[in-house]
Amino acid sequence: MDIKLKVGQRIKELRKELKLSQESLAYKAEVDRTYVTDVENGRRNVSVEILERLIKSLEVSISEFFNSQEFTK
Amino acid sequence: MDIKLKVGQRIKELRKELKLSQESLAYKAEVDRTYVTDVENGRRNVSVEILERLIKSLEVSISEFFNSQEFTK
DNA sequence: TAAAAAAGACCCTTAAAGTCCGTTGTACTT
DNA sequence: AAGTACAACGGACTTTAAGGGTCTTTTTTA
Repeated sequence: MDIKLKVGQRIKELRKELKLSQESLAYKAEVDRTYVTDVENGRRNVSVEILERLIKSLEVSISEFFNSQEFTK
Repeated sequence: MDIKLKVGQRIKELRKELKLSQESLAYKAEVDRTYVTDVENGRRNVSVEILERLIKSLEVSISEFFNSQEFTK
C-alpha cells in the first residue's frame, strides 16, 4: 500500500483516539485544516518537518507512530 | 535536535553498516547523488515517499528505521 | 428533520522539495 | 605526481509540497 495512505490512516487512527477533529489537530500542528483532510486521505506527500508536528500533536513519539503493523513490512 | 538531522544521521549510520557509498545509495533509491549528501547533513526536509525509498534501500523496515534512540523522545 | 459541525473536494498560488550540472577537498593507491 | 573514489558544496533549474479560498457532502446532535 502507498506510504502516503499508510501515514494518513495512522494519523486518523491516533486522532480518533484523542477525540480530536481534523480542525483542532490542524490548529495544534499549525497546518491548514484542509491539509489534514488531504493527508489523512493519502493525497499529500508530507515532509518530515510537517509530519513531526502532526505526530507531536497526536502525543506520541515518532517511533511509536511508526511502530504499527503497516510499517513493520 | 532537528528532525532533519536525526533522519540524516540515521541514514548515514545504516548506510555505513551496509558499506554503501552515498552514490550507490542514491542509485538504489533513485534519488540524486547530491541529494543524499544534503539529507545526511540535515539540510533537506525529505518527503515520506523519498524517505521510504531511502529506507528500503537501506534494507530495514520503516519501523526499524525509527526504532532508534533519537526517535523515542 | 433541521441545523450545526466535521469532513471532503476543487482549484489556484508560492515557497520549497528535488534534480542536474559542475567544482573542490581529502585520502588512498600506483 | 597522477589517478581513483568518496563526500561536500554551489548555482540554476524543474517539479511539487504547503497553504489557502470557497463550495459541497457527510455526519452528528438537538
